[in-house]
Amino acid sequence: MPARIEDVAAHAGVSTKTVSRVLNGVPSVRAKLRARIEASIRALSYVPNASARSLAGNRSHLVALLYDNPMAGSSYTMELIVGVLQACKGTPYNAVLHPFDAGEDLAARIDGFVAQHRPDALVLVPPHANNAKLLQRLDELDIPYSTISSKLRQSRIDVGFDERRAAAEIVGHLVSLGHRRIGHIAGLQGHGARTWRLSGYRDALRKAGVAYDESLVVEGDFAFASGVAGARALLDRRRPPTAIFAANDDMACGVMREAYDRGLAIPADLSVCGFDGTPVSQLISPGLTTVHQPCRELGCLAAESVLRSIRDPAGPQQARVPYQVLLRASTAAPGKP
Amino acid sequence: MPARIEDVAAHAGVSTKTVSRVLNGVPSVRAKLRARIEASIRALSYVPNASARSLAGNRSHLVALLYDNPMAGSSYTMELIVGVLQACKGTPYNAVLHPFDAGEDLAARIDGFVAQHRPDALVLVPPHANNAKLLQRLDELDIPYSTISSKLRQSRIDVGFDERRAAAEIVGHLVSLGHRRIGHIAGLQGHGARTWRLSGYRDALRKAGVAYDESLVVEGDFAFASGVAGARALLDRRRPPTAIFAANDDMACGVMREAYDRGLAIPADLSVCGFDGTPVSQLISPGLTTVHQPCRELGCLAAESVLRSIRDPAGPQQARVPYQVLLRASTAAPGKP
DNA sequence: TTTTATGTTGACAGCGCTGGTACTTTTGAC
DNA sequence: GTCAAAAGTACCAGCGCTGTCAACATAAAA
Repeated sequence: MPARIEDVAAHAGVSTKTVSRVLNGVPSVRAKLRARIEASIRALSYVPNASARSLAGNRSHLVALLYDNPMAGSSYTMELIVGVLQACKGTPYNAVLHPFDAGEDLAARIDGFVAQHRPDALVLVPPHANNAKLLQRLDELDIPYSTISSKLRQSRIDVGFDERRAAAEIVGHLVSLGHRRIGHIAGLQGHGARTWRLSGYRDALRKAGVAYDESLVVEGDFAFASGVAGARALLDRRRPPTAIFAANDDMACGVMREAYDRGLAIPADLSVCGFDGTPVSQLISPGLTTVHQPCRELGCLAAESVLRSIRDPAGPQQARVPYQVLLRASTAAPGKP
Repeated sequence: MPARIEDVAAHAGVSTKTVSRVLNGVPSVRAKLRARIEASIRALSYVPNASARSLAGNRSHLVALLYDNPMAGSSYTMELIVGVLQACKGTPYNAVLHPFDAGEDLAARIDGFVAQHRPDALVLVPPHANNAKLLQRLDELDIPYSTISSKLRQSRIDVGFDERRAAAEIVGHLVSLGHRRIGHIAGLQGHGARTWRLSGYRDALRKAGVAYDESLVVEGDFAFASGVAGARALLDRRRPPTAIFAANDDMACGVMREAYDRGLAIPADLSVCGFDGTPVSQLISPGLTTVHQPCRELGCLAAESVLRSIRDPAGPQQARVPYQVLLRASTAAPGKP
C-alpha cells in the first residue's frame, strides 16, 4: 500500500495541510520546513493519489490532447503527442489522449469526455482546431484550450508555423535552381494547410516573375495515391513541368512513384519536393527536399502555453515556431529540355 | 456543471446505489428498472466522474501503455497506441500513455507512476516487455499486465506473431525466385526481434538446402544508416549477394539508398526486402516487399487480454496473431550474373 | 400458510485529498 | 518589549462515487 499524505505528515511531524501546501507549491511555507517535508516525501516515496487530488481540488492536472482518428502511420500525431508529453514532464500535469472522429455529435462527445475526466486544459489538433462549433462549445464550458495551426481567429491560443512562407521558400528554391514550369499538387480542400501551401507557391512564383498557370495546379488529398494521380496528370501535359511541389511528403512519394514507373530519373528529369519532413522523406531515395514541420515543438509549445494560461489568463496568443527547409537530393537544376 | 449520480437517481426515482449498479453492470437490477435508469442517464447526458469513481472504487478504469521513449516517427508505437485505444472503446476503460526510457531506476519510476494513477492493468511494449526485473516488480505489485512480443516466459499474457516463421517465409520467397546468395542485415543485439528474424532467415536457407554463409550476415541496429552501411559491406564483397533481407524496413530503405547511390537497379540488379510493413514500405519506389507486422491488432489484443484477465484471472496466455507477407516490386528473380 | 432462500434496493460511511475557518506560534520591525 | 504580519496547526466538511451491510420484496420450498 503506497504512502498517504497523512503518513508523510506524521513522518515530518507536521500537519497534513502543510504537506498539501508543499505539494501544491503554496509559497507560505518556510524553506527549512519545506525541505524537511520534501525529504519525508522522498523517504516514503510518496506520490499523491491523482484521483483524490482531482476530486478534492477540482483540478485534474490533466491536459487532454484531442486529435482526429489517425490514419495509419500518422507520424504527425505521434510527434505532437511526444511534444505534449515533453511539456508535461517536470510539471504536475499529465496528458490524456483522446481520438475523436469528426462526427455530427462531436460537441456532445467532447462534453462527455470533459465530464468524465475534467481536463484542466485541452490541446486541439487539426482538423478539430479548425472546428468553429467545437471551439465555441469549449468557450461556453470555459475550459482553456490551445490549438495547433488553427486558421480561426476565435482560437485564443494558437501555435503554428508560417506555412505560407515555408512553402514560398521551398518553391523559391526550385526557382533559384532554374525551374520555371513548376507543378503543384494541392492538399485536401478545406484544410488550412492546403490553402497556405498553395498561397506560398503562388507567392514564390509572383516574386520570381513567373506567371501563374492554373493548369499546373492539380488536386490532391494528401494521400499517396493522389500524388501518383497528380503526377500522372502533370506529366501527361504536352509540356510537362520540370519540377513538382507536392503539398505533403506522402504525395511527393506518389510523384516519385509515377516518375519511377515512367523511367524518369529524379532529379535529372524531374525535381520533386514535399512538405512536412516526415520520416519517409529521409528514407526514400533520393532523399526528398521538404520543409520540416516542427511537430514536436508545436505540441510542446501548445501544451506549455495553455498550461501557462491556467495560472495567469492572458489575451490571445499567436506563437510561431521556426521551421526548416531540408534541401536533399530530389531537387536539382532542370535538365536540358 | 455536469450531472452527478445523485441527479440521475432523483430523475429516475431510485437510490444512487442502484444507479451505481447500473453503471457498473451489476446483474442484480431488474431489467425494467435498469431501462428506466439508463433512460435517465441519457436524458441528463450523465457521465460518471472518473476521479470519484477511481477514488471510491479503488479501481481506476485505466490501462497504462508503457513504451520506450519513441524515436522520431516510430509508427510502431503509434499503431500500438491506436490498437489499445480501440480495445478500450466500448469498455469503461481508458488508456494512459507513458513513455519510460530504460534507465537504472526504471522500477522506481514505474512504482511512482502506479502510485499516482493506480492503473488497473498495464501493457508493455518492447523493450520493456523483455525487462525481467520490471516484470518481477509488477508481479510483486500484483498488477495484471500483458506484454507485446516478450521473449520471457515470465510474462503471463503475451501477444505477438510468429516472427521467425514470417522471416522464413519472406526469405523463402527470395529463394523461390531463384536467389541463392542472400544477404541479411541483422537487428540490434539483445532485441528479440533480431534473433527471431535471423533464425527465420537460417530456417529458410536450411529448408532450401542452401549452405549458411556467416559472412553474408552483417550487423545492423534497425536504423537507416546501419542499413546503408550493411549494404555497402555486402555489395563490396567479391561476389555480392543477389538479394538482401534487412531485419526491418528502415534498414531496407538504407539498402535501397546504397543501391541508388551505386546506380544499381532494384529489383533488376538487387532484390531487397524488409520487415514490419511500415508506411514507408509502400511509399518508397519500388514498393518494398516486407512482412506486415500487425501492430494495431497486437495493441488491441494485448489490451483486451489483460482487461479480460481482470475479470477472471486465467493462466498464462500466448496469443499469436496472423501476419501478412506483402510481395511488392522490390523483389524479382536475380538478373543474369 | 409459513418458512427459507434468493433477488433487489437503500442508508451510510469513507476513499485521499484540498478548501476554509479559527486559532496559536513564530518572526521581524520598531 | 510591543505589536502586527507571517507561518503554521487543528479541525472539519465535502468532492462524487462505491463498498458494506442491513432491509425489504419476491419466489420457492415446506
